[in-house]
Amino acid sequence: MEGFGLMSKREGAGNVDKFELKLDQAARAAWLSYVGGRTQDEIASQLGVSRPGVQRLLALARQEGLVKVHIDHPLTNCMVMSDAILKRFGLEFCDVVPADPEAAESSAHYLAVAGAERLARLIERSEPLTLSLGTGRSIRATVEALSRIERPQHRFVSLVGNVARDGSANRYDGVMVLADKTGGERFLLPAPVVAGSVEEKEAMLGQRLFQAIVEVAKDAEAAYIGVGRIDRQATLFQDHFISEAELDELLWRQAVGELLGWPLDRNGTVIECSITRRVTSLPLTMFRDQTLVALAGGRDKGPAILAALRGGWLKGLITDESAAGYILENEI
Amino acid sequence: MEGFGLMSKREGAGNVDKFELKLDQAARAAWLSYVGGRTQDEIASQLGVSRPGVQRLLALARQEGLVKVHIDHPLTNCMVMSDAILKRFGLEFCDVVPADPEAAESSAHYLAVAGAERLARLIERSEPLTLSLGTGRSIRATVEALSRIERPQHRFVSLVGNVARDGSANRYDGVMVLADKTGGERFLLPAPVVAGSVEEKEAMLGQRLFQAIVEVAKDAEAAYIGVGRIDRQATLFQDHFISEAELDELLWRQAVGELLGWPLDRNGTVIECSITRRVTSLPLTMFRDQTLVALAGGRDKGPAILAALRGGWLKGLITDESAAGYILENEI
DNA sequence: CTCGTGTTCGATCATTTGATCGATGAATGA
DNA sequence: TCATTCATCGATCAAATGATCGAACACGAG
Repeated sequence: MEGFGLMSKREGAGNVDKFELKLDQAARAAWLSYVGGRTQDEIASQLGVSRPGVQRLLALARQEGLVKVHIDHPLTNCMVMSDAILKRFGLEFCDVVPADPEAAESSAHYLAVAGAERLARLIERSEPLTLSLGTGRSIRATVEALSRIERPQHRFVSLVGNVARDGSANRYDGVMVLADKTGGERFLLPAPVVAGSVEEKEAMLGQRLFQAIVEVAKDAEAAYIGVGRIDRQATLFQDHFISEAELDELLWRQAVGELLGWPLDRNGTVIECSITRRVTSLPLTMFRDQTLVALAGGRDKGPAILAALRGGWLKGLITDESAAGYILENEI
Repeated sequence: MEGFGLMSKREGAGNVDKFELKLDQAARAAWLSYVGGRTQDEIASQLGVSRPGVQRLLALARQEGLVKVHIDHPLTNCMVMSDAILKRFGLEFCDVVPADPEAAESSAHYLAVAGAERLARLIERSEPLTLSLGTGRSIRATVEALSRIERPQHRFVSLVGNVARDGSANRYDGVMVLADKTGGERFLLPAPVVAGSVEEKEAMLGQRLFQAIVEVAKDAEAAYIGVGRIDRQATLFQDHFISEAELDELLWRQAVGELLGWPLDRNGTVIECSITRRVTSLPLTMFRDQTLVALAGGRDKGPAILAALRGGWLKGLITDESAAGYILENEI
């Protein structure tokens, strides 16, 4: 809307001159306002124009890029990236925590604290809340970073089966911890992430208990989940939720990441394959009208996070500088 | 209330840590506000604090110097110097025009335009105005830069005798031009700047005409005057208002400048000497409750302007970058 | 354990800022 | 020369900001 009037001026010598004079005034006004901290009324009387005139000069100065603001703090970079990602993928929020180049550990901790902060804002309210959680180290660390608070009216649902193929329980489920800390109700999916066969999956989905839990999850306002890589370091594989052959199949089909066990290609589309047909997690499309928040960091997770963003699955992202850097390098 | 989970980080130095966290938040708030252009309400909900909380964060960020503002324009330097001089000498205003290193001429022109702008602000108004003027190239150029405006109700008085020792009229008197341009009344001092003898001065001061003009000058709201150097290039000397011997006496007494013909030492004190006793101009003390404005530029005039400032004679100054530079280098 | 002290927080109000709209004045073309 | 159009300017109002004040909280001493 603004600014186009300026460029359309005929390029006579007189006009340029006049414009230059205006810029001079604008620079003076900007200096007095931003550096000198004067009020617009003072500037008006000092420059001999009306207050709205000063207003216009300041607007001009900003528009012409005369005013450069720099925040002298390490977090500046994080804010820049956070904002860029927010805008690029239309998120509701995006937190980027600093990545300490010295200690990779601390970055994970920052991530947990940032996640805990967001979670705390939800949980602290007293109206009953239904919240669903994925699994993973990040989610687990996040709920552990939360402090104890009495909220027995809340309900927490696990979105991912917490039984591995070999029968062991999921080490990284956050629902138990969260329910312990708040006194809220807990709902766990009594199933493996990936069923042994399509029939097994069908059987589980048919169970009344399973259905009941799905109903609770549909009620959830927000879902906090991790983002999984698909490679030999993938948690899904390392913790025996899928076999080596299944991993190879995913790699062959160019999966780069997974959300709740659903493999994504680099554009964030869920890959149809033998594994997909056996995943017991709730379908991603269920979250279209929920606040789905991903929590993951580290440059290695970059491709996976980027895929999740491209798919448009997420409403919120909590990540670190390394991953944010990867995302922006590869998407802009 | 907010962020209750975060402070629970156990660390050795609890206080420092807390402050660091606050600075982090402050940096985030500052970035969102100054760079992102977000409103404080948005920032408040984004950071999970109340709006007054954001207020405090922003105040902290500014106080800790996290926020650096730079105005990307040649005039920035002028504004910085203008402000410094204004504050140091308690002026009501101080305009510093840029000195083009290429063309020394243009600087003089800028000065005239800046002076004309100030003058125009006074003259524009319709209530009757009494204004007094000194002499000098700068003053003359300034009134010439003014545009024509019908103000017959105004009165303009010359503060300096406009007759040289040899009987010729002062070339640089602005009153005639100004009166012509506005149609206002004109009052000239029918006297040389420096009388031939004390007796001659006394005789002139006794004249009824002279007295009448002094009365008008006392009515003036503002006085615009030049600043004279005291050296072999001094206008006072070059235009034969004083003789070479008199110039030597002034130099010997360490005069560095003059206002209205009154010689000043480097601290701005009027020098008592044979010349002072014969100066017919109105005494400087008369301007204590008027707006005395000096108009002069060029590094060579620096010492003279600085003396005038140190003497506390001025309420306003219009100068250029070179002179302002000299002043600040030698006074701070 | 209780009181005093100092600090911090959020509700409220005054000031400042940004935006809209009608009026005024200058440039353009008939 | 006059009418038309466009840009610019300042009055007015809504929004945002900064500041003050009382209350709550934590901490330390008695």
